[in-house]
Amino acid sequence: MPELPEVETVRRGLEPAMVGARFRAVEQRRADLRFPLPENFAERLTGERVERLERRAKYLMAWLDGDTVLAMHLGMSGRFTVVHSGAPDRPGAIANVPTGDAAHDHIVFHMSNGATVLYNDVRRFGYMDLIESAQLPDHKLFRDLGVEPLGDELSPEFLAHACRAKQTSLKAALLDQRLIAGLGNIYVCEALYRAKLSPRRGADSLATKAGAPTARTQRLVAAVKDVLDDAIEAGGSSLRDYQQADGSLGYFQHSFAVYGRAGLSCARKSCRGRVQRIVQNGRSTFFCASCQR
DNA sequence: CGGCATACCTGCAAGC
DNA sequence: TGCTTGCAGGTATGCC
Repeated sequence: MPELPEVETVRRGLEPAMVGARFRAVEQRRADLRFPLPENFAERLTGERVERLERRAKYLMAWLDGDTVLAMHLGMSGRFTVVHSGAPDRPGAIANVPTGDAAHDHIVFHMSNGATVLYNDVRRFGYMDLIESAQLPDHKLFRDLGVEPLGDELSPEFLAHACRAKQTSLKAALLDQRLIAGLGNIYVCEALYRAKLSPRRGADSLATKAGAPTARTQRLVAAVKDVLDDAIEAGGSSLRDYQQADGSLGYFQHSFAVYGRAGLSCARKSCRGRVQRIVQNGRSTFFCASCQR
């Protein structure tokens, strides 16, 4: 499930277990996830202290003392679970319950503060690497990433300019990590719905008018930010409950306006349309053709 | 180069 | 019930 809001929710959940602590031991139960893990992965992590845990696009970035970054991507099915809290005496501390799916617990971090962090990934589309911070700008996976959607860089001016000559749909343009980094299939559908824009519209229809971004473009940028903000807020409020329950950090079932709702009536009271599912670039798109133009 | 299909891997639900 | 098929929110890769 992880798109930007879920990754941000996981980041916040992992922070108390990892930041400030050292890797006391690291269990690496297989040689690869999506890619081979780096040579001596466990050995290189052991003894390192986590300075801070950041998010870039859909990546979690643990900055280590030695100027190295542990980059983690959850792929499609990656999950973190904190089994032992780093702060067991705190009210509402994380319960000590395993995931129940040990077969896919591929990586285990044993932290110096007593926290144990499991990385579970059924499909193994996830990814971890150790990158020297100086190499980060040139790293294959990071050098082409576009702007953070929640930052000031994503403005109507930016989006209009980035899309001005695009020969593809608005849907595909918003999913392109080289333009905006962190949106995935769900939130692109949801943002287009909020902005009342058809996913089939050409991306170049966001072009500026007389040098200024159109109202349509402003609406879309606002919708992108709003939908992500709302999902993060919902994730944050669910996180506390989730941690108390079983330590899972992740995602809970958000309620979506269009995603996964093919055949149901449009959520807009003023609209009598139905949500439909189409396929664009091999991915499902959900939208209401009557209010999304 | 841009745009697109394909592949990676496993589990699950739907359909026959 | 059991088997097959299609589908899944990720991105790297290669082809045109």
